[in-house]
Amino acid sequence: MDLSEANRESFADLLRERGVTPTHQRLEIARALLSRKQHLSADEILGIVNRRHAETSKATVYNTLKLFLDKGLIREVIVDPSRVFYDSNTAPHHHLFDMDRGVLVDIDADQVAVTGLPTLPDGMRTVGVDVIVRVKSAA
Amino acid sequence: MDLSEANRESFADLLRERGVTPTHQRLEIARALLSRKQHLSADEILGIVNRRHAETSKATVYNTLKLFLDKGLIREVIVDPSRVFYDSNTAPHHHLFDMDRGVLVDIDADQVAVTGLPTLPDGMRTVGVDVIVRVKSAA
DNA sequence: GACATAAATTAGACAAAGTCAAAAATACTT
DNA sequence: AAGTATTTTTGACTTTGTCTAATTTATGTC
Repeated sequence: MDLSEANRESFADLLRERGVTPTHQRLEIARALLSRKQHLSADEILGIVNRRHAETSKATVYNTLKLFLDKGLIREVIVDPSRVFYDSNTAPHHHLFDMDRGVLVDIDADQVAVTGLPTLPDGMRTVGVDVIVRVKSAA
Repeated sequence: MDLSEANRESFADLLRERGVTPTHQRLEIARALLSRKQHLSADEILGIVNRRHAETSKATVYNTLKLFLDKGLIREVIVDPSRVFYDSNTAPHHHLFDMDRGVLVDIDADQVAVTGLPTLPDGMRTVGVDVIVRVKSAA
């Protein structure tokens, strides 16, 4: 899904498809995060959305991210103890985390195989299998 | 390394081996965390160490955990956005995270293989490859 | 349009995890 | 014992995220 060229109307359609009422704030957040594959923190999103005029509150950003997450529009990435990244790429993939710069890079899941995982405890279901490659500058 | 039977003196030796001066507080923290394979948050460790009498401050717990981490005595596990787990198991292994209960379970790395990871960007070295299986109750 | 109702947003207080700097205590050296 | 280096403490502070009650906005009905 590449929506770089997308206008507000296509985002509105996308939200409606998922059963989300497309409000002004939600469209702004969608445009900030979903326009391309990227990893942004809640704070960064808040900053982008309010860059010109303050339009959206912190609470709405958190509410909306939770909603988008729920509707499968975004993914959460937990790699940095200090903040959660929201990932506009919902296709199956893993992550490379540059610990020096705090930057995430996607690793396509097609290439990667994880084998030998134990069978789950009874009554449990797998929500996801995350592979995180942590890297630092070699220096 | 199973130190369930270990007394303070063996922890002191362990710390000295790693170039860490074994102070009273550090020994208490070592005893709380390193006695068996487990995953504890900083706050839990603070609680254990001060269960009887308050002896150790929050700052010292954080300082000491950072020091232990640096000396390879423990590992950090980043799976829960709300807190870091400190892992007394330093052998290669992965994690299963019960999202309902917030509990971690080790997965021995011997069985597991991760193949097909891309080659690293130049000048980068891998610090670690973490596999996290997130599970929830099937209900 | 006017009204009632539901849904979404807001401000701002709050909580929890973790950091930091300066002072105080402890240990080490001579 | 005195002096220096190391460790610990206190308490203020920052950041991320949550919560609640009030307000705003949208929706449907007459």
